Amino acid sequence: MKTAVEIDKVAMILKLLGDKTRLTMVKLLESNECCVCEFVEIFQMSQPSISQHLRKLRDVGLVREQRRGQWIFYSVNKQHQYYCFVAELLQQLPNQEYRLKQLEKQGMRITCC
Amino acid sequence: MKTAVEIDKVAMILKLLGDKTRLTMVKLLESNECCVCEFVEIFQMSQPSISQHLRKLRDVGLVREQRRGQWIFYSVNKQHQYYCFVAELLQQLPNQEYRLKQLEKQGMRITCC
DNA sequence: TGCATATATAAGCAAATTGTTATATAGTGA
DNA sequence: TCACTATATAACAATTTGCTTATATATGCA
Repeated sequence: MKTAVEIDKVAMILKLLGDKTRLTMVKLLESNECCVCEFVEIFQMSQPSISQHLRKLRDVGLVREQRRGQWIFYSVNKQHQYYCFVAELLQQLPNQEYRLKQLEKQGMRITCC
Repeated sequence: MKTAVEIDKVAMILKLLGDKTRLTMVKLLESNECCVCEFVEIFQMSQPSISQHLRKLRDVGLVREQRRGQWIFYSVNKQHQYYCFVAELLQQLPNQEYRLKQLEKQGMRITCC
């Protein structure tokens, strides 16, 4: 039954996004590239914890990684089967750009290559 | 910080909806009233399990209950603070009405009062 | 080459989640 | 009142989640 499969997949995605750290990450990544150390600073969480959240997002293909120098930049994968669904959802969230602005003010925004 | 609070609440709702049983329930309840025993039949799960899922949805106010005779009918609470958000999301899900049709065919749809 | 930085991964643990069974509560109808 | 049906709740077990600490890997640079 095709619909059953799809609602299952949507549920899986919602479960992934049902965590405030991951949800905020994806919201930021939708319009920015960020690396792990930036998230460590933004969320004030340990590096392994941040890496694990990103891994979950990457495992289902919601985000992509791209190494540039010593940093690995993450971004939303706009080719994902459910990207439209996710984008629609993200659009309704309050903007989180202030977190990056704050980072920049602290001189901790990574701009490379 | 107001936005932080709101993204937290959205994450909480997504977590709730990030379960295929609850997601399907809410999708059905958006356009139908259903009672516990119907869900037991639809999802082939134990009655306590169904009740517990409904309780979670009710605890955050996403669904309402209304007793009619021996049955308690559930429906989506369209007055909920995040109803618009949820409705937008549900709209993108595949229709689940076939589940009720099937129930009706088996003569197990409850129509009361 | 050697050291510092950025990131990933493994292992362990506490808390949360989701189901189960058993039992309590409430309405219906004889 | 009694028995039946519908539902809720409590107690418990198995699983999952999300963090922590420790360690491995990869890049940049002196």
